[in-house]
Amino acid sequence: MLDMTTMKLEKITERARRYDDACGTAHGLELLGERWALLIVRELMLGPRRFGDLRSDLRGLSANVLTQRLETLEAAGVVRRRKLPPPASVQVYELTEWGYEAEPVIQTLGRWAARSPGHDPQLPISAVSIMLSFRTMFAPDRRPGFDAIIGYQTGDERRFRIALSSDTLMVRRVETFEDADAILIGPPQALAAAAYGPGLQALEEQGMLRLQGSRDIATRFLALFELPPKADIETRVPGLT
Amino acid sequence: MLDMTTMKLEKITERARRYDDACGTAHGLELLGERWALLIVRELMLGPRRFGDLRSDLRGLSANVLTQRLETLEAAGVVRRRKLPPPASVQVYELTEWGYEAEPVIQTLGRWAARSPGHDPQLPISAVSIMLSFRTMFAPDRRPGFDAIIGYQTGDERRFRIALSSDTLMVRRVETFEDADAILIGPPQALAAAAYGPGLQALEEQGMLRLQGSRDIATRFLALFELPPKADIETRVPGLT
DNA sequence: CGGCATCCGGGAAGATACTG
DNA sequence: CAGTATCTTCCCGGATGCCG
Repeated sequence: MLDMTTMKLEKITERARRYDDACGTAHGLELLGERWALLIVRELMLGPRRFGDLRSDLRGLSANVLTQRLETLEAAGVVRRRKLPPPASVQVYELTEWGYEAEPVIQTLGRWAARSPGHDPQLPISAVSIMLSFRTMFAPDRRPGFDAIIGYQTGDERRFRIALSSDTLMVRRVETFEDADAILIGPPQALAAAAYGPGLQALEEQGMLRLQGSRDIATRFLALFELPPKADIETRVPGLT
Repeated sequence: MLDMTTMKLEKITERARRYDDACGTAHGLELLGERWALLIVRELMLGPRRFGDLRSDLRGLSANVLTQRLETLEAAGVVRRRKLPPPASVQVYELTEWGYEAEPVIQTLGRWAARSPGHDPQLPISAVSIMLSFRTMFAPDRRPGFDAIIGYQTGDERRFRIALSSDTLMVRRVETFEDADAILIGPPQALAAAAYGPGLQALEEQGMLRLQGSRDIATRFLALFELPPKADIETRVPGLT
């Protein structure tokens, strides 16, 4: 207790194990390669979150590990902690500008791994994950050809607004839906199943997902997304030494 | 020895710690997120390598960890082990087709991390790393506007051929240089310094790098690459909740 | 309750030595 | 050269408790 300063210094000096490699990838692994680190960044990708939010979003992540990751990420300049002004006066964690630029890392890894034979899309998923997966999977050929605002509301009252135009998809958190053409309400896993699995109607019938507004817009929106085909592991690559 | 089967089964059953998360990114971390795994994939990215090659390319990686990573990567379908036909009869490790598709993961992470204030490009680097960094950094605006074949030879007789045209850059390992306009010879770190640091002339004067063939081509080639600017960590992102 | 420290058990990483 | 065996160290994850 008396020796607060020394303790802090030890913490900061205590650097992650290095790879001793000039390659940018190796340095990236020093920054984001520790267990949970990249997933914490993922959860911050759509705006600031509180300590407890992160804990509940990332099941299996214990408090002490979260504390340590946030310290490391902050020291690296990826995350910043901020105190919201009164009366909220809560502390939140947010990405720095450079931290937000890590989204392509998350997307590229996710797109590649979705082709893994071992990938199970049935597992639980966070709201941010699906929103990011929409961003990730939007790029492909099948462009909407229509404009729309879709709302998504989780069980615990978090709301996301997806603005769709003929060639862009923008996602952000909102407090209220103002202009949504269609609103989907339900746990993230249900939305995932509606987009990538059994489809909207099946999920509604199971009582997992609720729709407000245009069914046509919602259906056409959900049809935009598709998981990439599984990789064929047997094929050998020709022509490489 | 008698119980080979049981041992194999244990090995395969022994699964990496999971995240229990349907997000593709989380699954990607289960596949490539363990320490050293992605760097092993990187070293295989330009063709098969032997166990000992990998050990010497990745300083600090011990044999038992390498063994275990290769097993895990093989079980995941990222890596395949192959016995070269006699008289070579050596065992090599190579990526599966899907494994080769992980290159964007390496590139994206590397490009992002190169902007880190903590990134030190002076550290040792492997030959494959630089070749991949050329591929990674080629995309930007400054297109060559000329065609050329550049050769690179490491200290230990490994040779890479870089084919440059007005809008593509192709790298592959070769046994001999047949048609190179310019050949650079020296340790990987020297080539890195020539491209991203002090430049060709300085490295030649230090006796670290040797040039054969067209100096003009070599100079123009090396001028194509540049590290991205460091990130500004202080700036706050506006407009996010 | 949010944030953080401490203690502990299990397991992964690292170094070294050893074997075919 | 290609791994295996063993030992030590340290990280991860869970539980608990302190303090604002």
